[in-house]
Amino acid sequence: MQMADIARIAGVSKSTVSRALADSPLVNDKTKSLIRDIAQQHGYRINIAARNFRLKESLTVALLIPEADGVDWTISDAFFLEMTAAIAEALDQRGHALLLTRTSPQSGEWIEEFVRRRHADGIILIGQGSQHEVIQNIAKTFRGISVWGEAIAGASYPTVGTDNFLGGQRATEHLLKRGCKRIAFVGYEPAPEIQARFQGYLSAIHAADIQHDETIVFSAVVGSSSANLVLERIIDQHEMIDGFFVATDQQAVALMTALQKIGVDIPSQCAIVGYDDLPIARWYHPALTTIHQSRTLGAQILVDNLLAAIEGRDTASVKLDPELVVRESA
Amino acid sequence: MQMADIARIAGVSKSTVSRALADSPLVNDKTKSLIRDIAQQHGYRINIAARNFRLKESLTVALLIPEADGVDWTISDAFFLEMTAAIAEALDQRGHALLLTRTSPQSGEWIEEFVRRRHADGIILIGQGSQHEVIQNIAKTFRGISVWGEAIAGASYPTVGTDNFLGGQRATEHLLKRGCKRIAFVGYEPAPEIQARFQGYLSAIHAADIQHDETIVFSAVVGSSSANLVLERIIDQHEMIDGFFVATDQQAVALMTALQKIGVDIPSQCAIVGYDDLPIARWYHPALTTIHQSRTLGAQILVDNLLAAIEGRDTASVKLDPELVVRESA
DNA sequence: ATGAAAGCGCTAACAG
DNA sequence: CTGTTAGCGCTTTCAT
Repeated sequence: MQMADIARIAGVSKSTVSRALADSPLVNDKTKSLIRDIAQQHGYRINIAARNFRLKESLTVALLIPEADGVDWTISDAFFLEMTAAIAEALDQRGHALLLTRTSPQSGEWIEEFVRRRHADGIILIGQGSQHEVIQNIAKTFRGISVWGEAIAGASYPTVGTDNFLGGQRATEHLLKRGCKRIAFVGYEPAPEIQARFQGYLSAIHAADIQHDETIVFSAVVGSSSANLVLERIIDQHEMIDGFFVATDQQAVALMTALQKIGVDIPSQCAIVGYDDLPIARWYHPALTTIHQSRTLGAQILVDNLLAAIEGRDTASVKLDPELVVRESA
Repeated sequence: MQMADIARIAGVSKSTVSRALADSPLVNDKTKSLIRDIAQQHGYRINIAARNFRLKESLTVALLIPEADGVDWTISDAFFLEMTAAIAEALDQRGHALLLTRTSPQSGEWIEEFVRRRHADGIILIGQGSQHEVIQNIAKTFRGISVWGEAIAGASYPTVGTDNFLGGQRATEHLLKRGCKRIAFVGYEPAPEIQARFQGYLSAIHAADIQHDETIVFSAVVGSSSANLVLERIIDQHEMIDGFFVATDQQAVALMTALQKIGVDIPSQCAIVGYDDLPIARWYHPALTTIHQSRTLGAQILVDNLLAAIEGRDTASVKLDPELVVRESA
């Protein structure tokens, strides 16, 4: 069953059917509803592949998943997964579909694959990782890019994310206000968004006239083998620490568990603040005080930016307000 | 830049280029490498949309996400998310992409959308939910369906999943072995996979000569508003319960937190066994004893089954072994 | 307001 | 082994 069939049945031409189904004003209302009824009755569905081919568009957006290389984000990262869900929903509301694809970020060719092959109209990245240069380069010739992450000055692609500096600052200030004197930072600072959170931490520490102590800054990668080593180092030194700002909830929870296992009480002996506000933060015992990142709103903007970029409209990088959610852990 | 251009540059015909790029044995090796070099140099990428259109295939598989209706699974379900990641990976290894799409399961038209529109070559469902009949019906005319869930007798579509009955049995037996006398069940039994776990629970209870007590069977839906009510009911009655078999880790963790908040010690006062073995199960304090479902293996089989079905090869429903992972909670 | 015809970029008979 | 040719199912000028 295809357009020609419907056309024959309706006694009109393919063109008219095409127009009627696309709700073109060129078609008489009566003809239009006649055609639609027939299409309906016969269960006709337009062939999307043919349409996409003809129109050179796919109504599909690719979410690129950096391959796990021990340093960048991976798909098993809880925040990534949550964000993916929100994006799928936002795209769906706008009639687009989400293509999940793994790529090797190091190659630099990853995006071109999609652009040139026209497999997707645009691309969404979660966290630019260490790939800012590459993305920047590609953004010069391809506009269909939208990134969740840290707004980097001079970037030629739009980003959406919480204000990571401010978030780090607020988290640390909260710890300070609670009376913590020796606050450790845990997080993988090479990633731009984490680096910004770290800078926020530093700024709060300094504002409180506390000397920055490098020995209680722990660089940790979620899920990597080095993470356990870092955890051990932290356990060794935990007695000289009374507060932790951990750059992601996932790491915060892992840390809390490790501390609880050696009998440290949270928050009385050690206060903890995370970042992301994953569902687990609310469920964990004690519930985790953290910085909320609105995934729903973020996804909406991410998608709106992308669709605007594809259509050549203006886009704007936005920094969402990082909201401190006070629970039990600090 | 398209095939015709490469053909002109190489001084051959489009067909030869097409064949060379597809590695057809019909083409002379020298011509083949000449063409490939030229394509490479000019950064030529084949137009996937045109290819898919012509071939009537998309190398894309849709993962249908039942819309949240308060009863079925939703995309925010942690196991769903984990499974999605595993499937994306398995598909990628086989050169296919994953399309994430939301649908209203109640409509019954959801699958047809994809089949007829040829947006995807096949469909993967996670949990048949209450839609067995619908799926069954569609499977009669469309073979590209693969389901993660409970194997239903007489189903004409392949399913993959752990042996839920056995899993429920093992979980309950473990509780029994620990000395629990009053074991409650928590889970949404209308879903076939949960129902099977429930049956396994019943079977273990009966084998231990314990009378089944309906008042300690709690029907709960993750994330729904009724979940909190159920939790309250459980809290009210917790003193008469010394063990819980909770049908999903996510619910188990929520339950543990609720119990911990009112000062119940796990596992001394109350033992808990979950199902799924989500990452959180290992991290939580106390670490959750649970039934492991191999997502990686499951995803592989799910995808292999689907690809086999699409190509008309044989498929087989498989029940994976539900492995009891003993941790601290029981 | 409708139709005829061209063509998107590719693959696959069919013919050499 | 390689080229010629004919579409895949749709949208869109350009006519009428």
